[in-house]
Amino acid sequence: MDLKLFNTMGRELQTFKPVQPNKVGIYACGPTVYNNAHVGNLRTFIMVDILRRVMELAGYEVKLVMNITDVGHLSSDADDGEDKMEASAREKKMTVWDIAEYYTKAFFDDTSSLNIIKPSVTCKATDHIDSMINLVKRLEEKGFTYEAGGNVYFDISKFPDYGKLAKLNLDDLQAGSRIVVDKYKKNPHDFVLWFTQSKYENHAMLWDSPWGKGYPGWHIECSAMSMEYLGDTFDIHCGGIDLIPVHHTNEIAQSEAATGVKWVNYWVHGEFLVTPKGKMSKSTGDFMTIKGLIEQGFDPLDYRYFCLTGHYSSQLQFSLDAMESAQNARKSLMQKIQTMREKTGGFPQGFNGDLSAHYNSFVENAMNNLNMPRCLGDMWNLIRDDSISDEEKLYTIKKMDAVFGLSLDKEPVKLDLDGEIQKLVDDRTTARKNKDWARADEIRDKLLDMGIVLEDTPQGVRWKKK
RNA sequence: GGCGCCGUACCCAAGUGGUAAGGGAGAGGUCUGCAAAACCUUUAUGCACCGGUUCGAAUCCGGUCGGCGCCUCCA
Repeated sequence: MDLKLFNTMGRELQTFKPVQPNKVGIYACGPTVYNNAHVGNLRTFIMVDILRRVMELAGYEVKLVMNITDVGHLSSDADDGEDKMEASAREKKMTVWDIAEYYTKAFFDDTSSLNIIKPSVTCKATDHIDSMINLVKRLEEKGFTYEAGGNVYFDISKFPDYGKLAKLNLDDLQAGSRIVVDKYKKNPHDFVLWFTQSKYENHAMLWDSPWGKGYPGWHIECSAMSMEYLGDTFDIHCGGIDLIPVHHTNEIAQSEAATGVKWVNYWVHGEFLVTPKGKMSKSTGDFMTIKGLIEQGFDPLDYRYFCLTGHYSSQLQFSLDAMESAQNARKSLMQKIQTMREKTGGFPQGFNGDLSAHYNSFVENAMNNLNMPRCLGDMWNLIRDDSISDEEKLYTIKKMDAVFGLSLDKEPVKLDLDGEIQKLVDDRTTARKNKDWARADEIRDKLLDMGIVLEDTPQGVRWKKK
């Protein structure tokens, strides 16, 4: 079956054709590690994770490369503002290097709590400065650059297709409508490849280069590292939708100018997580983190489930109500699975015969531009279908979960009831046998206060944490 | 000013020409000593509004209203 993806380049649904048979190379723009990621950032990484899992479902061997932006990026324009990482470091009295490491770890803690599979290659920008310098040199040799005011700029007038991805119409853009244009630029859309001039003093991250001591421009790391690990032309580049007009546009220009060949075949962009006030962002203070969700009583996987209920290419409305709805749905899902595995003795190792139409529909929907909301619907329809045995359901669910990544086969946490609680449960069972309902209900209420919920099933009493 | 997206039930959300997936919440019921859980049933003659194209439109076209994003680093 063909896998179809919406390619931002061309803005249409296209059948995926790999550069190399049965293999797929994916580059994902990773985090800038100067702060905790918020759940909006994380939505994009869940999307990338779904993409790689669907690729695996389709039988491809996946090589996923993700960068860690640990070189400080400016908080505003080139001639203004300070390094985000330095600002953060000063606040926390740590060196920039410490803080990068700290937030890199925090990022991977978040992603692993969301069941996001680690990329095949994770590359730090600061480990690849030489590659970036070499790339800038190549651009310089080919005449795509100029030096001004101490910095090396990319000259977009030398690259005819500039802005194609974003469908930019350079004449109509109000350059500088919100910021002051760098006076050294020949064209407002030219961008810096290498900085030696920085407005702020004592920049902590500096490297020697042919143009002087300095640091790389914002976009060069992704071009340098993606080509280093995936080759001059690779299959898929993904990231958030906000990266289209500037970051990815500039990456394409510098990459293709350097190699002279097409750089990326498919561009996949994830839409924003939004709140009633607009997009979730750190700068407005209107954001939520994984830690925050946990404090609100959610499991990170509730958030993953929530993300799967919306299509990656559409904005998704974040709210605590929506989170609660996802939490309830996931709880109920786990409960149904638990009931089935208790009845059948667990997930079967294999299954003889063809799987139901629900599974076929699931695969079709996954292959159709990663339509997870539909896939989730397929799973619910499967669970509800009386004509299918519990064994087949469990087997199918496990296969589906390879894409969902919801740990649906996870054993529920067995509570170690301490002696006192166990005694209460036993007392209640005795009371019920003697039809002493008042006593039984009294014990049930007491346990509820202790956070233990009881369920009476034909197989006996079952308990779980509230 | 330019580019782009969106408006589907109480809430979240699929569906982009063939007669409205799924989940949550609510309601009714079965079961149960009662609860809980589970299971069943139920909730949009209509998809912002007004026109048009079509045998047929939530889906295509034009317009109106409303919301949002980008043009600055941003997932």
